[in-house]
Amino acid sequence: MSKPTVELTESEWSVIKAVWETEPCTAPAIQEKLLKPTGWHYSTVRTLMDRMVAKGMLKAKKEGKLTIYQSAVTRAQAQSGELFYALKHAFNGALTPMVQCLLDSKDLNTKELAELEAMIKARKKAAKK
Amino acid sequence: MSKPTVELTESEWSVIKAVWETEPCTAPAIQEKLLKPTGWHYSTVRTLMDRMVAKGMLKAKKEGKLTIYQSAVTRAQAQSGELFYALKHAFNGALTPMVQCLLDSKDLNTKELAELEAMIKARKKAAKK
DNA sequence: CTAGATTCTCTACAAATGTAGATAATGTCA
DNA sequence: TGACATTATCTACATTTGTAGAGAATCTAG
Repeated sequence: MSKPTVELTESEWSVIKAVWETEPCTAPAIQEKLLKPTGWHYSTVRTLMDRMVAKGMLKAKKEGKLTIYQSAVTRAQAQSGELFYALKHAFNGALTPMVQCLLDSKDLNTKELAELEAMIKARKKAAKK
Repeated sequence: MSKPTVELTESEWSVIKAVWETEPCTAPAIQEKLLKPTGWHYSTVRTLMDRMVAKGMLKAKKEGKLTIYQSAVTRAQAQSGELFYALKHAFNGALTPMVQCLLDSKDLNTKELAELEAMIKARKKAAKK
């Protein structure tokens, strides 16, 4: 029954990443954290966060006058949402072309290639059961 | 000096895929093609296409009273745009975790795994030069 | 208790996106 | 040449996204 695929905008990614690193947390804390990279004002961050609560990406609870936020989706969920979006739209769901595209365009060193290979091997083993 | 990474919305993906399959083509042709899957009316498709021309995703030229469209980005370009968007936002640019996520969440058969392995091997060979 | 600091609430507003109707221009066949 | 059929043009409007200001509420330290 896992939730119906998450889709985040660029700004939402910034916010949720900060939340993951800090939660439970308040909006001022997140805005301070994001100030450097984004320059966003408090109300900007706050609006973003409240909209994300409405969309079920974050959870908020009131504690006295403070609002405490937490993520409602895990990093893994968000990651696969993004990945499957790409897979579905750009590659019509076909995995191997997607990986091929990765291999073609990125500049990989030997170590990374070895890692990838190891991952596949491990995966094969797991599949074999 | 390849173009500054393409980003397509979901609707734009539908349109450009239809264009790739038909180009050069007219807007009515594309709307007909998309009618079944999307239900979009002519003006919807047309608006989308003209906005895509403005954004440099399509090219249009007038031929008599007809407007002939063609893609201005290749499938490969669009694919890597999408992929790198995901890679950058969801995985902070780290390739192996991204592939790991793929392997974890998709249900892969032995054949696909073998293909992936072969791709990596080939890539290693290429790198070695 | 009161002034400053902190946090919240509400409202706003422009740009982008999704969707389409109304109407005009043109082409074409009888 | 006139009536359809095709296409194009323009305008419109709701929703979502990006960004933020103004002012209210509350806390805190003297």
